[in-house]
Amino acid sequence: MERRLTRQGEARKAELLAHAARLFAERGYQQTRVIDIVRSAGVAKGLFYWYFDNKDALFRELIGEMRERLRAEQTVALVGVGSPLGRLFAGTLASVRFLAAHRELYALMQIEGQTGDAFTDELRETTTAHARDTGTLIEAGQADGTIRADDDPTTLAHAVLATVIHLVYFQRTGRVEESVDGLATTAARFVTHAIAATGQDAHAAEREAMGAFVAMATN
Amino acid sequence: MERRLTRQGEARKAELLAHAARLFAERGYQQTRVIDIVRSAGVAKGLFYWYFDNKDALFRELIGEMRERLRAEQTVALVGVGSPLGRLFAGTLASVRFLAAHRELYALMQIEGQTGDAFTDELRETTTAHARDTGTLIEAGQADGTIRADDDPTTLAHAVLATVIHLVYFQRTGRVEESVDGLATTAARFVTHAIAATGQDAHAAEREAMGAFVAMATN
Amino acid sequence: MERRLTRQGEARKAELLAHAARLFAERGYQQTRVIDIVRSAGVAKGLFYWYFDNKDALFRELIGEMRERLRAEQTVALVGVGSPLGRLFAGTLASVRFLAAHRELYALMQIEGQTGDAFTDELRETTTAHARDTGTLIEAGQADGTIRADDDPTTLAHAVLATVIHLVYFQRTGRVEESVDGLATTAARFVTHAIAATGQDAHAAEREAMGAFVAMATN
Amino acid sequence: MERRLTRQGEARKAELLAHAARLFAERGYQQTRVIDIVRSAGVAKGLFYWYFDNKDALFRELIGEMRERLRAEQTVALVGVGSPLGRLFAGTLASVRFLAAHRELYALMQIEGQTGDAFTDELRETTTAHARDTGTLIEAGQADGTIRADDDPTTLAHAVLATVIHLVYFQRTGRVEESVDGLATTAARFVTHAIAATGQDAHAAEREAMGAFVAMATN
DNA sequence: AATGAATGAGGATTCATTCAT
DNA sequence: AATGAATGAATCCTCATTCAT
Repeated sequence: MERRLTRQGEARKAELLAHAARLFAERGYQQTRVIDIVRSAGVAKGLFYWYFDNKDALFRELIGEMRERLRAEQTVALVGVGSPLGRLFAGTLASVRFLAAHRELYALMQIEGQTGDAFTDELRETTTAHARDTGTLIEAGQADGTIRADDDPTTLAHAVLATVIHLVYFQRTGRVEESVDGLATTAARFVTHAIAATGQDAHAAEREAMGAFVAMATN
Repeated sequence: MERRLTRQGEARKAELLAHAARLFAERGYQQTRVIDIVRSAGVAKGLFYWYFDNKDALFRELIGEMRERLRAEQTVALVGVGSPLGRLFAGTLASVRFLAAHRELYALMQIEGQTGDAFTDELRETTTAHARDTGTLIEAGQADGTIRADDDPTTLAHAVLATVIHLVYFQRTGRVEESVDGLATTAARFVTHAIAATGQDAHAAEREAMGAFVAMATN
Repeated sequence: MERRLTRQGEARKAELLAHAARLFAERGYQQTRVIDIVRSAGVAKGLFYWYFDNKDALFRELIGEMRERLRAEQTVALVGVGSPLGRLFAGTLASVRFLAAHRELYALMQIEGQTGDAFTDELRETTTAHARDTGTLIEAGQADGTIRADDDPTTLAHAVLATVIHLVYFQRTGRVEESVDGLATTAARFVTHAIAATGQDAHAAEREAMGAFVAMATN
Repeated sequence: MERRLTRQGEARKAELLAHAARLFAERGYQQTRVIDIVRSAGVAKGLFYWYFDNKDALFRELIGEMRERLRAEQTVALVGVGSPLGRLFAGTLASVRFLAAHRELYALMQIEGQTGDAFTDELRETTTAHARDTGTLIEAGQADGTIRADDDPTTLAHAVLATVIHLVYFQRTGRVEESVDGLATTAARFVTHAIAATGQDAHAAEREAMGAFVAMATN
């Protein structure tokens, strides 16, 4: 594809992406038909294929965008937070808030689990990158003694991710009734305590992360 | 439906369920066609509808069976384990092992997230019941001071479930390479540390649970 | 087929025919599945094919039976009625009563109209024979001047039949609310007046037919 | 549905309706598959569902159209005909001609008799409305003494309809060999004589109706 | 005779994608 | 860019009939 678009074209494309995102969030990927998207956007069916090669491509684009935004938010959230546990806490807070705000990402879960076609593989990249970063963080913590070293860092990193992703999913589907902020805090405490080394004060990490958050917010 | 079946009929039905389970585990619910199931079982298409009202009904039956088995395994796993943290540890061990052995349950994740039709609601019951039980356990621990009381028990219960479910899912999809036993232990430690009250020795819970497990196994 | 049946076998077959008749009356031929019939009779599906070659064959048998009964009742109804108009009146009375009592015959209408396969052709025989008889009657009336001779006897015969068949059908489907007796009388008057020659007293035919009916009934 | 169609779309839809009508006339509703219709029209299967929600919906639309046309033709046929018997005669002539020209309506008979689902109920409306009109006419005739008052007007109206509908059906299925015009005249005479009061000259009605018909035709 | 199981040819409908204008 | 129309593979489910015991 790689079509050169006018300013108006860009706007139309963004519109379609936004409508698709909303529908994916509500019903999931497979349950959202192309016609639902174009109807929601108020355009004709054929136009969809002017902007996207196919349904997969749109989803890929949506996910790609999310990936970049998430990374950006993570970066911001970690500014001024030094300790591994503090960074984990702050990163988890940011992740929960991000996922809650981008519920269309839940559609990823429906796709990620499928057979290893190219589509799936590419989509997994979002999760993979995040797991990699978290794993690095955990290794650092294990090195300086603030994080339990009795478990494999990669597995722990995935456990952290698992908690965050699925907890937001539980909220999304109405099984957990709590504000996003409450959920984020609970999740962050949960994972921090989960991996902190014995004798470590997990609360210190919370204070550090929250301090940085406030500092950032008041700037 | 409610058909009275002969011994042969029961066997054939079980066969279909088994083939369906395998396919659901491999590809997911939606990606498995009725014809895949019958072909896999080596019977004609129509026979499927002799045993099941439709695809949904088969899945419901599969899930119902799993629900009962999981509950039974949980019960066994908790025998002789008294403390809330110990029970949580033991229960988590059992859950991970169970989920890893019944990968078709991942198909639930694809369905659970959909819009609230009757089908979905019923399927969620498995998760709901598990969350309820875990929540009760956590409340007991909060009451006797062994579990952190600074977070909502229902949310914590869902965090525990989230970790378990999605971590096994990560393994299933090849993102975590570890033996089921290793994964189970890591997960159990993770959630136990995550909710243990400050100053509590999470390792004690592990020893208690493992002791009971060994005791049971050597019986 | 032509199977030699035991007494018990005959009874079972009659049972199946009766259940089929009821269901055909309620829903029509195509809307009644073989399984509905056997379920209604409380036997296994396979048994159906022990007694009948197929669904068509059962229907044929049902219709054949009806044909004979109708003819018998017509014969009885016409005893002692001499004039063509009187015989028409009496025959119509008997027909309406017969059709109303054998609502499964309505299923014929669904079939008769189909493409000219062997099945259809054979089933039409019931109507054809009746039309032939009525035509003969009308010709006699035209010959002796009691029936209008300005229309073709075959067409008139079919008009008579049409009235009877479809009027009962209207009643069966709830569009005419009237007792069977009322309906029969109205229908008989209708067709008698419809074909009586000018100046003929149609009421005389009614009196003749009713007289014979009473005479027969009081025997 | 309620789709806004282009001129081309309207034409294609009309085409599908026409092909469906022909096939329904030939084989009946149930015996006509969606694929028969589209093949007959030379388009792909999916296109059917672009224009109609389903097979039922197409039939409903077909019947609705017929209903309006029939009513329009009746109105025209009754222009300048004053007496109830004359109107009955003229209306019957028009009905027979209309039914003979729209043989797809016979498919209604196959459907009308089924269990009272919404589909059936709506389809019966055509017959119901016609019966209502005829009933009103008959009541008028009974009031002015030109129509027999010894039978219920609603039942008589249905008898008239029954004759017309089923007589055309007999012709359609090859049991009556006569031209449409001959059939129409015979049917009209039949029903007029059938309900005319004693001493009434049914031929006068015929002359009145035919006179109006000729007058209209020569305009 | 009787049963439950098994077969497989349909038939309706859905929906991503392509096309002509 | 945009539209409405068109395509056809895919998929679920039905049901008359046959089969093995």
